[in-house]
Formats: sequence, structure tokens, C-alpha cells
Amino acid sequence: MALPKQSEDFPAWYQQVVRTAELAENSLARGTMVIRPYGYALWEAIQAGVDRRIKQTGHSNVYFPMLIPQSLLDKEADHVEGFAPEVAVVTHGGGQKLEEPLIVRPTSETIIWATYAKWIQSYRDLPLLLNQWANVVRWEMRTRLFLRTTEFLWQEGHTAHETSEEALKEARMILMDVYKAAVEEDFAIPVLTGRKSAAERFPGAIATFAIEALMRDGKALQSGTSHYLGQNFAKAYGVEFLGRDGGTHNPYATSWGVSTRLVGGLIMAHGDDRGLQLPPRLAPFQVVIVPIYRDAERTRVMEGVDKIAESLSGIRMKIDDREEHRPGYKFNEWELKGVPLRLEVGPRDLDGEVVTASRRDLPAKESKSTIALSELATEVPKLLEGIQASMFRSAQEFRDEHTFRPSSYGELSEILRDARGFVEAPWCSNPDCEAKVKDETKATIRVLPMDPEEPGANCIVCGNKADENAVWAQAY
RNA sequence: CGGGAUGUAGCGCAGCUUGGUAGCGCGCCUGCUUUGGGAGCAGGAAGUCGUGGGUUCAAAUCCCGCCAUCCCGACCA
Repeated sequence: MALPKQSEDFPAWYQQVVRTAELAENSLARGTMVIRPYGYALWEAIQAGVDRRIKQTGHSNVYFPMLIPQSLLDKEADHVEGFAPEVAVVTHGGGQKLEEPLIVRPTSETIIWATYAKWIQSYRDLPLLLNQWANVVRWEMRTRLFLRTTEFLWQEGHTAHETSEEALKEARMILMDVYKAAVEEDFAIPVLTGRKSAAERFPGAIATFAIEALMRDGKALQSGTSHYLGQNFAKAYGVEFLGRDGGTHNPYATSWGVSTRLVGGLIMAHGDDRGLQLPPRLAPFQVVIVPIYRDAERTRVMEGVDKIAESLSGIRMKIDDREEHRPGYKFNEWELKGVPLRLEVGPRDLDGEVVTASRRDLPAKESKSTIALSELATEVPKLLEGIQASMFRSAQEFRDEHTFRPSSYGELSEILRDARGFVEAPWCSNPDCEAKVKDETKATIRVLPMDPEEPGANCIVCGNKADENAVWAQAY
């Protein structure tokens, strides 16, 4: 069960963590993934937080089908051009060749907007604020568990609005109030927010907004996107409404999504040489109780454990009463699985009317303290909140230490190649300068920050007048 | 899809150069002893050597094709 060192071989470390923590494994069809019970419980916790925020901001859930007539995809030019290469096509069904092939959705704009054409007649039907939890399929060249799989799980929101201002506001609101909030508050991962450059935009979008998180190897992970689609899809699918002015108009669209990729981000943002490290708000088990006893003490210890468990109502908890492993083994296993807080209960603890608590977020030697049995009900929730906060703080410190503001192109490319991390510098908006950085350093513009500071006078690449600051990084 | 590497028991690997019928560690099963940081002893089960073909008396080993996985590129949530 020995894990490769994170610092020595990050990709091997990642893969071993995913597998030995029993989150997921590769399945039989190329690029597909089986999500195991522990990994799925984590995904369900993620879903719960995102779904709650989506509903709190006025959206309803729906479900559209996975199969879409191929001709529908062809109606929006940029969209089809962007997705066609990675679309899976169903050509046969019921033992016969289909008259019209069906595509397996790579995303659902097409079927949803073809349907919205029926649902939207008047400005009174707007805004239409819908979301679905679904699986999608994209035929990728290269896959990695959670980060990029042929089939993945996500939510996709699709909204329709009367005005462009309202749609833009929606796209930004989702980014900030749903995605940024969920990732920072639940995942304890700080994110950068901003616009994507034209080169990084979603096919068919006018503007793409994204949250970007920094992984512990210094690479960025696009963790959520929100698109302002203008009237492109409304026009392509013939969606019109009668406006307040009595005239006919096309509604303005947004779409937005987060996926099982977030699980990969969580692993890579918080994991360490001991394995996974889960924030209390998402951990399938927030607390694991490990009883410690000799044969003669077993009954007494287990009675103590039961009482302790009773006092922790409302906390997601696991009592590890397996007989086949000794305590030391269990300590290591639950640390690998990232459980935030472990309570060790043995005769010595019960004699002193305490339990020994060990925090996953601290180095092993500093992680232990004792909690009086009488204070468990108040102390454990407090500790969990403290762990959540300290995980966010250390992720933020890591990000700050890996955010650079170079003053020359040479310095920029050196950092991007060697140190990695986020690099913020002025940019002239010319795609050629963006392409040059990508060719020479592999780094792309992750975001153009949402509330830009005044850019420095000149583009760091070409020296011409800069329009704005850009944040570059190597990315997953 | 291009370049590189790797496929041998559930996991990690040795054996391949020099062909002779498969081994180690961990895990798994049984029993006893153990239990405050990855337990000990004894016994046991488990492998079409990725896959298809070829060479040979004989192939894990040599040759060819294919497949999968990982790394680097192109594509991407």
C-alpha cells in the first residue's frame, strides 16, 4: 500500500491515490471509469452542495435524453465544429441501421434549445432557469481517472433570458454564487475567476467564464465554466418570443457546468504523501472511531465507543470495529482515505474520561490532542470547522506562494517552465502573443481576471500597449 | 493520432540477454497467539506469462501483428 511520493512522481501518486483509496478504477471500455462506493459518496456530497446552490438561485432540475438526432448538432456552426470530432454516434438499433444516426450527447445545448423553441412563446415564459444532472460522452484522445474520462457525470444549466444584460448577469452569478462559493466553501480550495480568451472559449459561446484552481504540482485545473451564449442557439434552433414591445425577439442564453473532474481537483489540491485529504464538508466520513483494546477490555471499550457515537449525532461517522486489523493499520488506512478527524478510544482514554483526537490536516506528530468525553458533542463540530478553515488557509497559502508577477518575458517563460503556478502579466489581447507563450512554455491563459487591476503599460510578450492582465499557467 | 515506456497471481515486481514448462514481497483463505502507528508463527488457495499468429522437438523468453496502460505532444470539463 506504499504510495509513491507526491513530490517525486505526481501522476503515479495521483493514480495510486485514486485506486488505493478506492475512489475509482478504469473500466473495460477505453477511457471509461467505475466510480466505487467511497468515490461515489464523495461525488454525492459534492452534488448536494452544488444542487442546493443551484436551487437557491432559482433554478429547477429537469432531465433531457442522452440520444440526440445528429441533424440537430449541425445547426449551430461553431458548436458543431467544436464538438464533432469527439462525438460518439449511434448508427444501429434494434438490429437495424438507423435512418438517421443518433449522437450521444457531449453536452445538451442542441436538444435543449430545440425543445425551448416549443416552450418559449412570450416574454412571460422568461427567464427559463433549468438545470440537469446527467452523464455525457466525449471521445477524448487521452483520459485520466476523474480528470478526463470518455463518459463523465456533471450538471449542465441552460437558461433563457429576455436581454443580453440579464443573461450575462446570470452567467457571472452562477460563476460566483454557485461555483466559486461551492469550491471555496465546500472543497476548501481557493479559485481564480475570470473570462476565457477567445482561444479557450466554449464552441458557440460569446463569452466563457471559469473558475481555476491550483493543484499541488503547480498546474491549474479548470474546475467550472459558465458561458454567455448570446442569441446563437436561439437563432440556430428558431426560438422566438413576443416581447413587451409587441415585436418578435430571440432570447439570450447561458449554459454552465461542473463535473466529476472536481473530484480530481479535490485530490490534487489537498492530497499529500499520506494520501487523500478531504475537507469535512465533503468527506463521506467526517469522523472515524478506532477502538483500541486487549481481549479482556473489549466489552468495556466498545461500550465506551457506542456512547461516544451517540453523542456525535448529526456527524457522518464510521466506527472501525474490524477485528482483522490492528489500530496502526487502521490509522494509516483512514489517513490514506482522507478522513478529517480520527478518534482513538482505548482503556487509557476511558480511564481519563477522554478520547484521543487526531487531525488529518496536521503532520502526524502534531495531530493529536485529547477531548473530554463530556465535551465531545461541542468540541467535535468545532474541530471539524477548524479543519475546514485550516485546509482552505493552507491551500490559499500554497496558491499565493505559487503566484508570480514577472517583469519580463524571459522571467515569465522561466517561471512557467520550471516553477509552474499562476503567472499574472499584462497582455495586448493579440492571439499571436498567447500562441507564442503556449508554444514556448506549454502554458495557456487560464483567466482574464473578473475585476481587472489596471494593466501594466505593455504586453509582456510583444511590448505593445496592453489591454488587460492575463493569468497564465500550465493546465490539466 | 505521432514519439517514448510498460504489460508475468488482487497489487508491486524478478525471470527474458544465453528458449527447457513460473518465482518473490504484500494482499487473500484457515488456525493459534496478538491489538496505543502498517502484528507473529504454521498451513493453504490463486497465474490462458495482455492478445493473435509465426519460428522451434520445446516460447514468459526469439520474430510479426493487434490491444491496453502510463509519460510527452495535438484535443479537451
